[in-house]
Amino acid sequence: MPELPEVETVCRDLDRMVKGLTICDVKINDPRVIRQDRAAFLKAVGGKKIIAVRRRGKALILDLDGSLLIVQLMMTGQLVVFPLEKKPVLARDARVVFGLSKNTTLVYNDQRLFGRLEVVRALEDHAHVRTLGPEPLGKDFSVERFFLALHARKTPIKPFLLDHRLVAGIGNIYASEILFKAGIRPDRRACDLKKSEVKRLHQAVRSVLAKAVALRGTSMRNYRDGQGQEGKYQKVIKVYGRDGKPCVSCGAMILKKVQSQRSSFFCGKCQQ
DNA sequence: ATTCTGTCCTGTAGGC
DNA sequence: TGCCTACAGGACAGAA
Repeated sequence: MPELPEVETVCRDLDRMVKGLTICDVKINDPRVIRQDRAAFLKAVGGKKIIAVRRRGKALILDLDGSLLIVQLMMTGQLVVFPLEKKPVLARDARVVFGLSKNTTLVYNDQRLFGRLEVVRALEDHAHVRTLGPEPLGKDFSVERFFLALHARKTPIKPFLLDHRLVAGIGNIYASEILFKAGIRPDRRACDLKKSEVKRLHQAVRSVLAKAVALRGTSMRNYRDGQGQEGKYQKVIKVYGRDGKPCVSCGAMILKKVQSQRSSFFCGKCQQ
């Protein structure tokens, strides 16, 4: 699932729908998604008010009174809100159910159970969040910094884009889409990219992610927003999952290559 | 230090 | 209709 645009969409939905509400009761149907002592988790969230909802990379942050509930949706996690007027749907992959004030229910679904929920006191206390690089849509993500980081690495650019220490929030779908937009092959070595190519790549990171946020993310299979609805970016996907089909730009066949155990998709003519 | 592999899980699509 | 294999929006630990 969820890469930056999907998490940002869920974040905005939650901020609009559950901000200011209090967590009245919590039902843990599968403790495997709770990455800390279960009793400690229940004590940390029970009776707490949700002050605000934020995002950092692919992590959702719910600001509670004096603590932070960090949610990593990983591959198949969903956070769906059922307000007063909507009857909650509890499918078999509903792993945690939060009963909130105003008769609102917040359901954490996760088919594959890779997701993680953890309460910490500060962002620096979270093992994953503390290692994140700059936000790609923020000011800290500059061409200069990006160029220096790429210049030092021999690894192929595509798997490197997935490294959250380089830049936070890019996942397997958008990595391929970004490289297509930039016209760069996924197997080029990061250090071999010319300054002009890094500039194009930097621009592509921003424009692809911004457009995906505007379209509320990509629903290939599991992803749903905070209201249980699909995103729309899959309608404008150029290469991801399109191997064997014609390139939307030149008509050549889209290719697939496995790198670091993940599939990459690209056009052998448009990307050099 | 960096880079790659296997692992955590469940569900579904496609081949035979 | 099955059965079997491959694969899926992520992140780690461990090994090379």
